[in-house]
Amino acid sequence: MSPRRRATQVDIARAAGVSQATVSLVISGGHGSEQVAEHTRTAVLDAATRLGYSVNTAARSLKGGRNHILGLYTFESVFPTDQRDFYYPFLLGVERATAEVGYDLLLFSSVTPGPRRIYSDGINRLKVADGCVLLGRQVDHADLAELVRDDFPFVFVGRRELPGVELSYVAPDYGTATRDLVLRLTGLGHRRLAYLRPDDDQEPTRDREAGFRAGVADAGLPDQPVHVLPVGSSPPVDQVLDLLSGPLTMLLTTWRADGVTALLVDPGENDRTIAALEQVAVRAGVRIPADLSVVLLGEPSPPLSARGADAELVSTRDWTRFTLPREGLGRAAVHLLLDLLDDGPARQLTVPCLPVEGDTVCPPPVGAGA
Amino acid sequence: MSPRRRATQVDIARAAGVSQATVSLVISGGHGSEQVAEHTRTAVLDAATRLGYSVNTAARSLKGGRNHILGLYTFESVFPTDQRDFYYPFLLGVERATAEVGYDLLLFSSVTPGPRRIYSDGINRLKVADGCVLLGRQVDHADLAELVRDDFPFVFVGRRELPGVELSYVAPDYGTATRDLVLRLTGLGHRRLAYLRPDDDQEPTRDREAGFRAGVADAGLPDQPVHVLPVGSSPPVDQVLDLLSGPLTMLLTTWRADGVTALLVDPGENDRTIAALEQVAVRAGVRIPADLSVVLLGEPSPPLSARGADAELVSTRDWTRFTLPREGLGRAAVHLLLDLLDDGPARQLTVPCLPVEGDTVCPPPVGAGA
DNA sequence: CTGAAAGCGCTTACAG
DNA sequence: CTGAAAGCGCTTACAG
Repeated sequence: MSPRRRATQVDIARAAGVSQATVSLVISGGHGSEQVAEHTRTAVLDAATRLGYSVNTAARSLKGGRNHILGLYTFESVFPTDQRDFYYPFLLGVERATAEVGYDLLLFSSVTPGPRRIYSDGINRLKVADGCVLLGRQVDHADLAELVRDDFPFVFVGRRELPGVELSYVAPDYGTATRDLVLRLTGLGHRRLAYLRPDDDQEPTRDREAGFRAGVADAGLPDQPVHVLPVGSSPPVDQVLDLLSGPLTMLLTTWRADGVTALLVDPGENDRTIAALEQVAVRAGVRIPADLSVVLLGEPSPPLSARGADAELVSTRDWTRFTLPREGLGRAAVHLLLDLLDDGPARQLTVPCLPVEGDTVCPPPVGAGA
Repeated sequence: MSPRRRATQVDIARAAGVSQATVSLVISGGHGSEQVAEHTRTAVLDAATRLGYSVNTAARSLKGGRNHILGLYTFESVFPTDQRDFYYPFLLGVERATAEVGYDLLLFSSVTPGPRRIYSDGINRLKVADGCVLLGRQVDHADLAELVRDDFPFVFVGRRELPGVELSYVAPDYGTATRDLVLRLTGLGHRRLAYLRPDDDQEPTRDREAGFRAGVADAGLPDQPVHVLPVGSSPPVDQVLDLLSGPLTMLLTTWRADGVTALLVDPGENDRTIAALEQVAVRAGVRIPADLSVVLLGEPSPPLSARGADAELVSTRDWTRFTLPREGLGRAAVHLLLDLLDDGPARQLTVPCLPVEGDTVCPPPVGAGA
């Protein structure tokens, strides 16, 4: 119980009869270590063991050295649990990859009131870590700009753009995944496709639409109609059906008149469009997929939060779709971050999405199409 | 893209026309801050904002200040996933509590070959954190002793003892939970109980047995038989049934002859005893609970890892039992750790276990008992 | 109320 | 191959 000070390199130096600088060379390993005589090395290491030495990482990182800590910052609170469930695969990927490369992981989860900001109180907590993986939708752009200005290494999960700066990120390859689904449909014989997307201007929305156009072109078809749902990405849950059923019913009529046999739906974020579409189709007597093949460009709303008034707007169909490789994205982010730490250039990686077979696609009805 | 150095307190001092020490007083808040003239304060804060200042936490913690980081160290690897599933509730509790108290959480998950040790290379990584929550069974006692010697604040999840030292831990209250189950059984009319425990000398095993004896005494019954299963806590899975069925069959016969109507089983760690007992009982024509009420003092083996040869040794019955408040233990550990950081004394907390109703208990058969 | 100064424990050129 | 020295950015007595 002696309140003995922790041993420092000075203590070791004294015990081993060398200078503190030499101790540092031995302890920190790396290049310097090789230039120390073997017997000196041994003496230092012995003394270190004897004294129960352990580096002070604060001092080390103060000198600009590495901490061997990666950070994970989430712009949205990771709690409560249903959010947590969404983020969990990302975390898992980040955790595993971090452990595999021999780093520890610092979860920046300390709660601050209001929207989460990196630089609260002008304090950038992230810098305890050597670099950081960033996650979340409601990104504070001022924070991001500040991080760039500070030259702090970070990698975003999901495509993010900042004018005039090249950010590093890993993002799902929505474009290719969407194009592949188009080709699957045309391969089944569909010749009239329609495309439905939310009314926002986010990167994922644009990427998917570009994939749709690419697929249509690859299939040798003329341009196909794209419809923007005249509703924001995330209307209040209890109003979604009211807001959507009118437009969707109208669209369904239009498509039928146009001979459309297949539909691709970009679900947007946290969206209930696909559930609403399912209900509207039932009412309109449109069978999926017999009359209309439907493909979902992402995940349906999670059934987890299905309760109360919301429960009716959860789809239980097994949509033909693709899913995000969330764990893979987390892993890829870590590896990209490591490159950055080794002074690699800023890079943008895409990771393939995973196709899900589902049962909402079949050949077009006989006699349909051009 | 100017490689501008991050602003330091010196820069602020220059900009605000004060000394760096004054900047420190203002920035670090606390007592000092109040003794600085209001206009000086303002000037410093303005300059700090203008320069985009953020404290260097490494420097701060080098001076012995707090990092506002708590660590979580697991002696066993948290991966692969089935282990992860076991530990997940602990992690969740630790994470939530840590976030709630305004700290960040450092997961010490960096992989080292061999059994996990804190002091690999004589380096104690834990000290980046202000304090640490420790988790896991295969504890390295040398590590623990070293931590104590270093006066590093830590809290164990689960009862741990180190000769001559008072460790801090939070542990499930096995004793009370077991006693309560005894009283439940005697309340139903049982008068002859038997107790079955694994052949180890661990704290949880002793705590439960003590709870059994206490319950028996509280119920006003004479001492009841305790049987030690002549098999280690975790025999190889493919041999468990062979090893257990003989002894269990014999015990079953003994109990029947003795008029035992209720059995309490300490499942030990990662144990398959309860599943083996279920099978043996079926073969011996003993119905649970009609002939014999059975209470499980903990969790049955997780059905998650049920595959191959192992599958037959997973019980699917809804045993009357108690479960560990894993999230609660994690939370309690964090709060205890915080007390320690505020120079609180080492403490040992127990957290109640949660009773699970189950359906393996009923009144004794008519005509049975003394 | 503010400043000068020491020092936390390390790493890293730079001499020798 | 080893040592002396500077300095990373802070906090904290201690003077004034």
